[in-house]
Amino acid sequence: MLQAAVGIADAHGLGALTMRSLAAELNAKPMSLYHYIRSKDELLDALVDGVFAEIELPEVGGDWRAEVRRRSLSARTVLARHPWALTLVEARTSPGPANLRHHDTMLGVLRAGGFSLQMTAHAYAIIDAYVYGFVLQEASLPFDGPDSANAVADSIMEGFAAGDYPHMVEFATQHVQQPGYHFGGQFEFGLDLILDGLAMHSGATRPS
Amino acid sequence: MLQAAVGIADAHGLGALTMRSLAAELNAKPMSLYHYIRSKDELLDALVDGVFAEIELPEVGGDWRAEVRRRSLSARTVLARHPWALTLVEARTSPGPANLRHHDTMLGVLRAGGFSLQMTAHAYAIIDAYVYGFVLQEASLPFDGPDSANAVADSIMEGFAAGDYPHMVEFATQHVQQPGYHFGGQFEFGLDLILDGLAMHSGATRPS
DNA sequence: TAAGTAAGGGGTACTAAGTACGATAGCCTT
DNA sequence: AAGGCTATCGTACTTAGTACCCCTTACTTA
Repeated sequence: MLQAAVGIADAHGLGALTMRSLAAELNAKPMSLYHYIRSKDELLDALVDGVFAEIELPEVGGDWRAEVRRRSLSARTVLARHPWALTLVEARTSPGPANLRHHDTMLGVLRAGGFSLQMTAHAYAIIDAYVYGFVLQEASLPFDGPDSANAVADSIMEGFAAGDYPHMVEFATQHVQQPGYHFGGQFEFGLDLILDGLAMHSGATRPS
Repeated sequence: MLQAAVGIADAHGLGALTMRSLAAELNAKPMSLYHYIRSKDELLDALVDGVFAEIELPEVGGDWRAEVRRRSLSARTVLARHPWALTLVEARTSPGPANLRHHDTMLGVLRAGGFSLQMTAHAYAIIDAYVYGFVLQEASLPFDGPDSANAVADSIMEGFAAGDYPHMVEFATQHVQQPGYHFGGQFEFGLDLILDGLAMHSGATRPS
């Protein structure tokens, strides 16, 4: 059931995931689903936790920078694959077991890496803010690939006076619309910048 | 009308903002609203743009670091005041005028600060990822103030074996539950860390 | 002054979606 | 065979968005 629900949300968006559509996907009737979940909210909670379970866990005791980097890349990949998950996170209150396991492991990695409690809090907040925020930006981009960017930019610009948004025009024509542009490629740059900054505050490691 | 809608969403959550509740707030009937908007989607678009309009614009030509810092603090404040806005951003495709103005100005500030187009892209992506992500984390925290943190932590921990999440227990008892803890206070630390990192890549400024 | 007109406001009703309630059918245990 | 458990389902109520069409008011124009 969870698989089917994730499939619908991935393919057609969270809005298309209704009890009725899910039931149809499973060749069942809507009310049959309620033998497995108490409410749709509970289903959504389970979906979020399932997404967290997909993220690679770092290893406590390894090189904190490498471990955090690996799990952050994984988190970004997983969340980009299920863009609806972030929308749900905000509304859900009680974290599931995979979510808790994840948090616990990350805290362990940072602590073992020599961060004080205070710095662990800072580091974790920054890293996850960046990962979540980046995925959120990716998800809200009005275009999917490099190709559709042009059309979108054009359609936005039309209807405004030519000089209204000079910097956006420059940015769009000189950068975004250049061959090879890909928003997602910027993720690692920012991640490394943050990890560099954090390394200066860890008790054990210097930035390279 | 927009004011009333924002008021409902702020006070009772986005879920409480229905055409019917909005009409009631305005002492009108649901269908009357459709003389001013074409659909609820259009209303939500307008709300998002209204939130963006609340954010302080940076000044092009000023010290990029100070300007970006000021607008980022403002963005975080505004978005925290309207936590539902981020949820909407993901679903909306076409940015409104305030949103475009905002982006254009930020790009201008960074360009004037000596960043190359490539670095401007990187910088803007990192900064906004951080701001959005931080607000998202704040919004999804299951507690509002320092006081309720204890109760929440306890209720999460019960039902799990004592040793299941050792690092979270340490973190909760030794850090989160200490007097004076406030998640939001970490925002500036991360922002400055990022700005420091970016300053090393700007053409004109050295990190202090 | 009388008639026309457009804009604001609303009544009714259809559709989609979550889900409460209770019935049914197959199967298993004693 | 009788009782009970489990999965499934049919019916129907509720909330929410909104299509369709009517009414009132105020202003315009002859």
